[in-house]
Amino acid sequence: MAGLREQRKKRTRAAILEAALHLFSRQGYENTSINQMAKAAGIGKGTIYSYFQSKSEIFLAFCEDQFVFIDRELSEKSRRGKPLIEQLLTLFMGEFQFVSRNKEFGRILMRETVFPKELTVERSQELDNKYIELMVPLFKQAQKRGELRTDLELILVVGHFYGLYIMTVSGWYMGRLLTEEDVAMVLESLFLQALEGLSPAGTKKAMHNE
Amino acid sequence: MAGLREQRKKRTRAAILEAALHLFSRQGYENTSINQMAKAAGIGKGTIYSYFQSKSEIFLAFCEDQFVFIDRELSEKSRRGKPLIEQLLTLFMGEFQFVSRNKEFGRILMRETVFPKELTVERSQELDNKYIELMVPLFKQAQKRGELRTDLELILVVGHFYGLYIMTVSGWYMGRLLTEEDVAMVLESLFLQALEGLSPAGTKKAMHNE
DNA sequence: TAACAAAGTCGACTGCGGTCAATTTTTTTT
DNA sequence: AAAAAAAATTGACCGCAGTCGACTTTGTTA
Repeated sequence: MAGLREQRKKRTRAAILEAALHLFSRQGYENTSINQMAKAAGIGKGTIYSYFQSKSEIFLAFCEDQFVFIDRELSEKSRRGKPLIEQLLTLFMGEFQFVSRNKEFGRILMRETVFPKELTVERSQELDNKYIELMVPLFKQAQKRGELRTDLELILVVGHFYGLYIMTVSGWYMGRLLTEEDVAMVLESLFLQALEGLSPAGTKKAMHNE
Repeated sequence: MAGLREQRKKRTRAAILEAALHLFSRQGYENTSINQMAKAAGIGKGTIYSYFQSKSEIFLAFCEDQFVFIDRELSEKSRRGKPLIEQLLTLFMGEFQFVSRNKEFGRILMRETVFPKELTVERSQELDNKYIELMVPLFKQAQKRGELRTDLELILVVGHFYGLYIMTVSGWYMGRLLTEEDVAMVLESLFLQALEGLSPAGTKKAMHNE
């Protein structure tokens, strides 16, 4: 009895997400109106706005779930001592598959997480933090194996690879990369560039070290 | 007489852009309605849509102009034999200043150019191409000076640095980077990482070369 | 220059996301 | 159990972006 209210709220929230998931996957995000979702969830339009701040938030809500799930799963799978670059490719390509499964979904997700509005900044930061938590261990292991410099701020390393991932996804949205293979190839090339360095061999930390 | 129609169209188009520029800078993008712009330009609402496909297109139209202008100017200024990294920082920080001058403008621009909708893909590609044209010469010169590997596809190098730039701008929108100095510092760190490589010294092309 | 075609213009209209004052439902107090 | 307070729900309502068929202007043909 303590949480009668709470329980109802949870059920309503779940009902909204379920209705949304159903409608989104049947007719896409843009073609689904808040009213439709409300009707499908058996509630009034206004009620939705006491559970979510905006339409895109509804979408992001289960995007994030699925996203984090994928990441967890992939990172488990790729944890066993493979080279860093393979681990990263597995991780990011898994994510890309989720994005590319529905271009429209993915675009909103990427736009909202990479360039968030003030309203959704917090949400995006949360997602971002999960990312960092996820990747930092990978990098630490790679450092132990001698695959990664130890004099770097790991958060910048995360940013580096994530930036290259965003760039690649952008290339896909721009129509420069058409197939999943294209994306995988470019991503790998960029990652290799990052690891090997863009300046000619020997130019680099030699300056500092020798 | 041949181009009476054409002339009028040009004037109307210019009038729309002028009205838009005025209204946008006075009350922001979101708070300016198509109707307002139409009124200010002395034409009907529907007419606007025979000149531009959507509201955001109007915005992008003069964004691009200004953008390319800035880039041209900056690349001139930074062309004189400075190290590659300085040239790149000058270029991207100039661009960031344009973006950060109005956060809201910038967000739309970034969203639309990095993750374009089918409708605006062409426009984004054009902008992208101008970018490439702009940066490739910088890289070629850097290669001559021995600052950049010569075994790379330059378009991937452009992508690499642009990806890092996007990542940094994202950090600003996410509230992780607060001042222009923060942005400049992170951008420089990432660029250095890219040039020096993330793997430990010697690991890199040594494998191939030695 | 009269008749016709083509290009350009228009604003009433549609459906949307989001708001809010009024109302209903639940919890707390007496 | 009644009254009062708090929380949750609602749909009419707002201003908006974008559409469309009716209309006007320009160019062409005979």
